[in-house]
Amino acid sequence: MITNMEQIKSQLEKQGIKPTYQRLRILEFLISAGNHPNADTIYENIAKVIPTMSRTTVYNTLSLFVESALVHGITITGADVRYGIGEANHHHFLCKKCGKIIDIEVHCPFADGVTKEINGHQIQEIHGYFKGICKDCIQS
Amino acid sequence: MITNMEQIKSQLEKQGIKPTYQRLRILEFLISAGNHPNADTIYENIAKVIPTMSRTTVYNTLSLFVESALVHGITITGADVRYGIGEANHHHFLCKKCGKIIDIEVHCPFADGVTKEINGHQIQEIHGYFKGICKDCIQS
DNA sequence: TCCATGTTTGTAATCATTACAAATTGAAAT
DNA sequence: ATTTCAATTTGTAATGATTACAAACATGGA
Repeated sequence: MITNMEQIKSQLEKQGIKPTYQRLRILEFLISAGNHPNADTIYENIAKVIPTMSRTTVYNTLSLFVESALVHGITITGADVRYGIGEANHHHFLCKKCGKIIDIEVHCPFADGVTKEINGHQIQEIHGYFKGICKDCIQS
Repeated sequence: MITNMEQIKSQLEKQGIKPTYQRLRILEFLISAGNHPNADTIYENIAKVIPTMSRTTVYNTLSLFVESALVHGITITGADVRYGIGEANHHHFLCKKCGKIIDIEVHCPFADGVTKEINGHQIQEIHGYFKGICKDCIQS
C-alpha cells in the first residue's frame, strides 16, 4: 500500500490528465481511503488540506477519473454515488449497519465478464452488489 | 399476463395491506408497465386516472410495497430508484440508450443466492446489474 | 509581457426524495 | 344515523446530492 505522490502523478499522466494539486490529492485520498467514499466525504477531507477546495472541483475531477477508468462509481446505496479505485472488475459488498463498502472477488462466467451478450442485449458493464452485515459489525 | 383488479386486491390483502384505490392503481401500473418505472413516472401515469393523486402517496405506497417484498427497488441508474414486481431474485439489465430495464435470469452460485457468506460478511441481498445496449436499440 | 487555454471556484439551479401537519376517509361503536 | 378514532391521503416545505454556469485564476508558449 505504498502510494507516494510520484506514483500517483504518473498514473494521471499516463491517462493524459494534467496532474494538478487538487487532482493529486483526490486520487491520493481515494487510494488511501479504501472504503469507497462519496463525493462529499472526499470534499470534506481534502478541504482540510486545501481550504479553497470546491465541491464542484471534486465532482468535475471524479467525472474525469471515471471517464478514464482510473476510478469507478457505484450506485449501491441509492442515495449517493460511491467511488473506488480502478475499473469495477470486482463486486461490492455494502454493510447495512456501518455503510462501509468492501471489494469482493467472485468467479462465475458473468462476474468474470466472459459473457458479452444475453438474450440479444449487448453487455458493456457488470456490477454485482451484495448487501448485508459486515464481519466487523457481526461481532460488535 | 391477465391481471384483473380482484387478483391485485387479494395480493395486497395477503400481505395485510388495506387495498385502497390508490394502492390498487399503483400495483396495477407496476405489473402492467414491466419496464421498471421510477416514482415520478408512476405518479404521472396514475395522476391521469386519479387527478388528486399526490407524489407523497406514491413514495409512501412504494415503501410499503417494498417492505412486504411485493415490489423491489433497484438503484442501477444512480439518479433514481426504479421499481419492479416481486422480490429481486433475478438480475437487471439497463439499456444505456433508451433507459429501459429488463429482467435477466442468470445462474451461478452467487446469483442463485446459494452463498450466504463471503469473507466473514453475512449476505442478505444480491443485486446483479448489467449495463449495455438492448436488443431493440442495437437494431435501430 | 501578453495571450490562449485549461482549471478551479462559488453561487444558483435542478431533481429525487423525505418531513410534516392538515384534511379526508372508512369502519367500528354508540 | 351520528360520533369517534385510526389509518390514509394530500400539499407544501425542507433536504441532500448533483449539475449548470460564469467569473477568477494559473500556466506555458509566442
